[in-house]
Amino acid sequence: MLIRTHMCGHAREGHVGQTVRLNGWVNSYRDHGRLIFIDLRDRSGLTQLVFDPDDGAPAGLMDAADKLRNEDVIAVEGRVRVRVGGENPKLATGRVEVVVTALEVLNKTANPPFLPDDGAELPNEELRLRHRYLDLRRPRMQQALQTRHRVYQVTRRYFDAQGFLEVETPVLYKSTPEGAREFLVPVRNVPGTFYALPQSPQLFKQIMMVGGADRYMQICRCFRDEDPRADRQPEFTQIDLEMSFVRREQVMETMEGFVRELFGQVLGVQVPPMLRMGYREAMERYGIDRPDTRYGLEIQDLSELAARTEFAIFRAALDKGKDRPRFNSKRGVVKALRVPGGAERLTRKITDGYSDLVRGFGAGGVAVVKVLGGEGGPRLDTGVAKFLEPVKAEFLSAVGAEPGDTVLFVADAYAVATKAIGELRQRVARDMGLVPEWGKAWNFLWVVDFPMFEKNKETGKWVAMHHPFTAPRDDQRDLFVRADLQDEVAIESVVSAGYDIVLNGSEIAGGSVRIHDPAVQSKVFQLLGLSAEQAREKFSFLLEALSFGAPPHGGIAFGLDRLVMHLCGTENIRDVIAFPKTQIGQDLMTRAPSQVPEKQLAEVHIKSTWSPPEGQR
RNA sequence: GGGGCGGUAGCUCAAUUGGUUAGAGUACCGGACUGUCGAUCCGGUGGUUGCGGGUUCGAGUCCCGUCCGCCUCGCCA
Repeated sequence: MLIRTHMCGHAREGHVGQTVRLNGWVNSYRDHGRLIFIDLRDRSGLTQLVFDPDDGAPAGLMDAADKLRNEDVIAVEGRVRVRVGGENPKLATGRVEVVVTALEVLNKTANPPFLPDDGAELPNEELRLRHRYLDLRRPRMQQALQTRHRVYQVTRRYFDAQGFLEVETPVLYKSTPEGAREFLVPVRNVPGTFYALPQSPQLFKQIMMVGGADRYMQICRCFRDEDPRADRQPEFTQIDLEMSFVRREQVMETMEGFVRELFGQVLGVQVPPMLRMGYREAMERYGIDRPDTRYGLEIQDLSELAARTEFAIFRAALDKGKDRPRFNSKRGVVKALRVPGGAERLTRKITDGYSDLVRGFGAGGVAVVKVLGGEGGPRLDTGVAKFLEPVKAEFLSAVGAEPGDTVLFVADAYAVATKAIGELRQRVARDMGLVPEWGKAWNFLWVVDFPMFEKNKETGKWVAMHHPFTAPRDDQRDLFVRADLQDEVAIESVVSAGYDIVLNGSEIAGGSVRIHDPAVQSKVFQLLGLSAEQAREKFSFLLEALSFGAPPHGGIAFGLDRLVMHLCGTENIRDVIAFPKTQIGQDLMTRAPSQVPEKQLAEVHIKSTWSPPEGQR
């Protein structure tokens, strides 16, 4: 075999006159009969090969070159020269070409179902996933793989320099059925028992702190058996971190440094000091705990004003949870969104769509009013205009509305109205073209001061907003320890020592200072409805560990896949995972998951209850 | 589990109100061609319209079911 001397993408004028050997795939061929051009591709790029009988190519070589097709794998030897036919500015190697004197066909290809060409329209994703090896040859996929590789390297280097220890934790783990649904692994040696795959190595990393590791780092696979989304897969990768002898500040500083290093190294982007925003402020201004601050369009609370209108829907909403304090999830509110220039762009059809959108989040609909210009100053038009007319001046100044604006309202209990209008805000931003394109804005944000607990809507039980090992914020500890577990309002108001990093409206990391005090941990379990026995049964190892001298500790986990998505400018997580899964968790290339023989099931003491539905094979 | 969009040649798509033999580009095969770079020109092969059922004189098109892909709600401590 003609072993290569260079990579295809590296040929430059400096190589002119040299004899080189290249290996790669035929990216395209242009056959002029007595003259043949081949673009040869490897991971590094393309080089043009020329087969010319007047320039060292005997008839046998021309015949062989004549048979080359896209995606054949070849090795060539030849001489580098300045291009005779003029430069191709589209290629990095476009000033030179290789005049081939020897060709070895290493592997003919079957006719590929599609060509790995970024310029062409991509085939449907099903086909790309089935023939992933072809899709991965596309330059864009190669770039994504390289970016991901860079992330691994920068991560290890940064945290190594910061004194973190890379530790592997078990993938065969214990089932702890709170939180996400788990993947189970039946066990051969202990009949009737199962491992679970970890949703995250949370408890191991805490125990590493008790074990004196001081600072822990792992790039680890996590598993959650939940339905995927564009930015979510059932198996995904976290950069998992934990630090001892710290409070919130030290963790945040270290992690901010990492983000700065990462974006600097990979994209050359300077990350300014990150803004911090409390959870409540985020919910008030943006209606979501991961605000996209690349555009304004802030939400306003018009409850007081709305209470003075005769609009029945507002009144009904404001009657909800009247006795509850402000910001309580069940207290009725009226939220408004001023859309500059919306009067013209947001047609009736579009605003009707907004009502459908918010109904999906449990709200009744969107009330609309347009602000129009006129001789006698601004006037209100359409929708709820007549109800607002009596408080018009106050309304206009409260929301800062100007002629040409549309104001959208959502009225409901605080939790419902806030979520609905937060989602609406993002939709409106897209519709109004307010979202900057990729690379134009990098809005990093710490979101802090989350509530410790929230009520599960279905079961009515308290659940930990982050996870049950998150500590209360330092100034909240005594309040929490003394709080009456029956006092809903008090429990809902306890603030945690958690923190998330949000980038352009997407959560890229989340963490917290942990509970290192067994008394606090027990109270959390109690509140979550875990009896002392249950807690001991599930987490005895943790409670025990905490009782043997646990240092104060805290950490965070970055969603590595999402980080790479941001760094690559894609909205599809499958673009940054070499072998991703579909919406029902299949790998279309290997056809996993698959059935297994009865014998194999018997070995692990499993019997399947599944059988094909009636009428199917 | 719910909602939406999609599935027609290897691939990307088209096909009028349900109406003749389901077309085009590309890939592939054959031929021509000495400077292309999405080469060009000529010719050709290629179809279970995802699958199953139904309505109809007639179904790619309408109806029912089902599978698969994508987006999304729920879910994701």
